[in-house]
Amino acid sequence: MPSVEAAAPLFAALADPTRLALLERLADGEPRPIVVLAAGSRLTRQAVSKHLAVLRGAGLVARWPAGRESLYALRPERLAEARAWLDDVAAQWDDALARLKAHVES
Amino acid sequence: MPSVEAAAPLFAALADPTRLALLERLADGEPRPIVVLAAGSRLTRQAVSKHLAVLRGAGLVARWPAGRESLYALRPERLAEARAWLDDVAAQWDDALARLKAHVES
DNA sequence: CTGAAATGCAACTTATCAGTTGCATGTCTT
DNA sequence: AAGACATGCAACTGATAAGTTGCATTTCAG
Repeated sequence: MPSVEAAAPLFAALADPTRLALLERLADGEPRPIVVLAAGSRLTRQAVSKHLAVLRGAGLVARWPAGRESLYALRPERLAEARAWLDDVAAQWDDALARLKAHVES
Repeated sequence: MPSVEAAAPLFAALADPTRLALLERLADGEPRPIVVLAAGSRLTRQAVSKHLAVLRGAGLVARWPAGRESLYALRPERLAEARAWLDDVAAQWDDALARLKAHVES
């Protein structure tokens, strides 16, 4: 079970529409330079760069220095941690429902 | 597939350790008044109240006015939406891996 | 070798959020 | 009816985040 302290920064990194869009675009596994990623957004290249830095800080994205450009790629392991936290709470909820049902039927 | 615009506010509500702890405590399905929830936290009752308001705004929690107190209870439907977004990105990633594998083996 | 391209770093502004305090309102108890 | 209890609302402060602009650095191309 991922702890609250570990999960909160992860969700914080996911709490921005621009960053979610970046992750969706990187979900095909193709590493991309900042210019390409910034072309899709209506923000400045520097703004996109800062968002990528946040994602990298959360471990959701990896940076690949390649010549004069930096390639960014998705890192799904951390994504799985966020899923694990949600699954855990949902499981507790399901257990509670099952216990309630058992109690009602007894 | 949950849209980015819908998922981001959800993750924003989940981006705070205090709020995650509140959700974990409510995961047993038992509705609780603010005083009880504030007793577990080291914060003021009003701070907890504001966090609950945020969770309610995100649809993650429901309020049950009961006499002079307000009971708060988990609402797992919205939790499922956050899970759906993560699952979607993860699925895209898995597809990308499968395509890569197929390409390598061809 | 000179210029253009891609990025990184720093400073600054603006907006938003977490947390507090103080006060008002409604409700239960005796 | 009176006091205690649970909550809500509003105003304020301090911290953090998003976005911009400007400049420096490194690398590719002719």
